[in-house]
Amino acid sequence: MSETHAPARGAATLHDVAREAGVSLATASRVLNGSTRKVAESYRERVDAAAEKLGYTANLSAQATARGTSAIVALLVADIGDVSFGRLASGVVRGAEEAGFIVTIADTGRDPERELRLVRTLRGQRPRGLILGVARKAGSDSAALQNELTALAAMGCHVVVLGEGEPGQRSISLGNRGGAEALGAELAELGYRQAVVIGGPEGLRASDDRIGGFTAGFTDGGGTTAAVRHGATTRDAGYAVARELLADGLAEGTLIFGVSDLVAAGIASALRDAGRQVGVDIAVAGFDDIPTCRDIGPGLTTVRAPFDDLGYRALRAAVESDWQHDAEVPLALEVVVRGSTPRRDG
Amino acid sequence: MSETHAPARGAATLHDVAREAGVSLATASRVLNGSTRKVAESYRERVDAAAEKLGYTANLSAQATARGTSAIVALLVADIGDVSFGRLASGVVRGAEEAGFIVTIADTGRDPERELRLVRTLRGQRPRGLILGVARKAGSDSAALQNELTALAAMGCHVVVLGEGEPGQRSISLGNRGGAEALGAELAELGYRQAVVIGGPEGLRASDDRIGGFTAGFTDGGGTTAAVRHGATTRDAGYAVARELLADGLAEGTLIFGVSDLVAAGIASALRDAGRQVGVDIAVAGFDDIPTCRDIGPGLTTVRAPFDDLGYRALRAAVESDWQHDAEVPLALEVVVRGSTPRRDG
DNA sequence: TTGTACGCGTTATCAC
DNA sequence: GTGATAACGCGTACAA
Repeated sequence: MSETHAPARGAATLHDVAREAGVSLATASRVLNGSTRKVAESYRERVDAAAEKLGYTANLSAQATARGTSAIVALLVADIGDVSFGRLASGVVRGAEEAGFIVTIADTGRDPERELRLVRTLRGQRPRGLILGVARKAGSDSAALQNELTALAAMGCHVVVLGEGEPGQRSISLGNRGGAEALGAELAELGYRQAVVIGGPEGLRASDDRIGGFTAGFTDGGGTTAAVRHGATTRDAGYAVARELLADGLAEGTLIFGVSDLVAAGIASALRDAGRQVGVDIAVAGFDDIPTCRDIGPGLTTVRAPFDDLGYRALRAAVESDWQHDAEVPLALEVVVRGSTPRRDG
Repeated sequence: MSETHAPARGAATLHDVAREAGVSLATASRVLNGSTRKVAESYRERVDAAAEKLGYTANLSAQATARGTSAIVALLVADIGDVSFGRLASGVVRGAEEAGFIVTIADTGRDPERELRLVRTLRGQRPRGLILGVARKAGSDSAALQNELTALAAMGCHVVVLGEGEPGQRSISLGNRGGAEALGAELAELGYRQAVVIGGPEGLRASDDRIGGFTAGFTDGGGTTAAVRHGATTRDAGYAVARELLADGLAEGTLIFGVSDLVAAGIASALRDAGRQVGVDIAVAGFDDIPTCRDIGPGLTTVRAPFDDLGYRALRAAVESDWQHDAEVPLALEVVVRGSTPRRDG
């Protein structure tokens, strides 16, 4: 038997494997990790056996320092507890596994200050890519953040921002505007003529795009958007604003569009609590197609937003060495009509 | 002025900073990264200035190799797209930021084979902790996985499993059983006497615990659990099984408990589609308290499960050097009664 | 094809 | 207090 050289503590190192197999460090490295160089079959077997026996797994940190580049993609999101971001992360992680990358995740809690701090921290990982899934407000990108991002880019990190990016930046967008436009058009076609929109805070890109798209589609179809209210993008905000709307008086047959399903869910509850019937009395539509859409009221009409696909693509964009925006085909958003917006006669 | 030694490409290194500040590597290291050693104020200032000027950020990989230990916690979940796991991740990430750790995430897709592969991969990171948020089936832990875990533990990685762990393992559980028991008791108190349970696949710990807890609490309160049906833990499964139940005939005043809110949401829709009225005709209760609970039917009675707290605690358990199970106080699960289970007279 | 030796960026142990 | 210098675990010219 071979001598006792079991790694007293800690994991087996490449050195251990080489010794156990009776080969040089270099040879062991070549067989265990991808190298173009060839190594004799007999050696290969011995090394593999030794690695297996010792339970060797390459130390990724050491590999990263040696190679000068890591197999890490950092994901920064506004709120990982949010369903949509969860699905986004799901797509990112799926892509990462395929591509052999590791995903690190951080959460800004929608706080720009924290975002900046986190991006700084992330730089330490020397990630190959950074996916910025943060709710962006128009023109709110601080210079400091931009500096960080260009610094990141300078060290070879592919920064991909979700939504519209600056020119020259890798970016990929969900298609909020187009999806909402299709929704507006469809609802106009269904016979709705009066709509009210409950959106997120003014300036929030995703919200603004959805509002703009919906209004365009609905107007083109012959409808009129009577009002746009701004609030938080939450269920409670939807509920609260809807109650205000009801207090102000809301004509029967009016359609309320909430910029997200969560908002729409709040709206539906507000209507119900006020004794109005969703769908027959007042119509409601949302955006996202969260899992419980079918179970809200008579079923919530919405737009299916493929956040997982978005995440998957973002990862590809973060990982590929060359990437061109133009090659991207738009994601497929699908209008899903349910009971909350039945066809209107008339 | 100092010479031109701008790092041609890539990030500034500690070496660069030291040279720019005109001090030694060691000194630069001491001021920039935590060291107990003191360094003169004048030097400290110069180093800080140089670091700032060069935009220095420590290379974490290099730090990890040098220190022999990383500041990484790996999170392995069954499905990050699931709301509950999203909230879990949220808590983990929050704790990690506090503790100065980085979180890497991977997704098993509920596939044991993939789980094993991923744990192997994760070993490469030499993480300080590993959080296993995977849906566990009783007795399904393969020997191979156990081996991996002990290997991990041997290299100093704190493995913390969510749910009931093996003795000697760090584990922390949500309290499914207790929560469900409280729910059962509360519903019995509200006057319900007949219940049917729609659970997940047989053997799934979380599901079994909830079923067992509910039955115990309900029975103790004077109720009877007429039947337990097993299926997937999904909305569609809830819907399908509920339809079967209806086809078989369901007495008015019966209560249906779905082991998760998603299942319960499906149940509620099945009832509605069959012309039954949730709450007045048949009662429904769930578990988790997902965001749209209030907007499903007349509001879904459920148990608020603090997944984010669970995640936060899991991170603490993964990070702390010594940790004892006994010190953990149970998480606070709260029964939330809503319209889907009004008080029954009689 | 195989092995030697140096470098990656950082920490830590020593002398000074 | 400060600065050389040897690790850390691994990749990879380069030489053999």
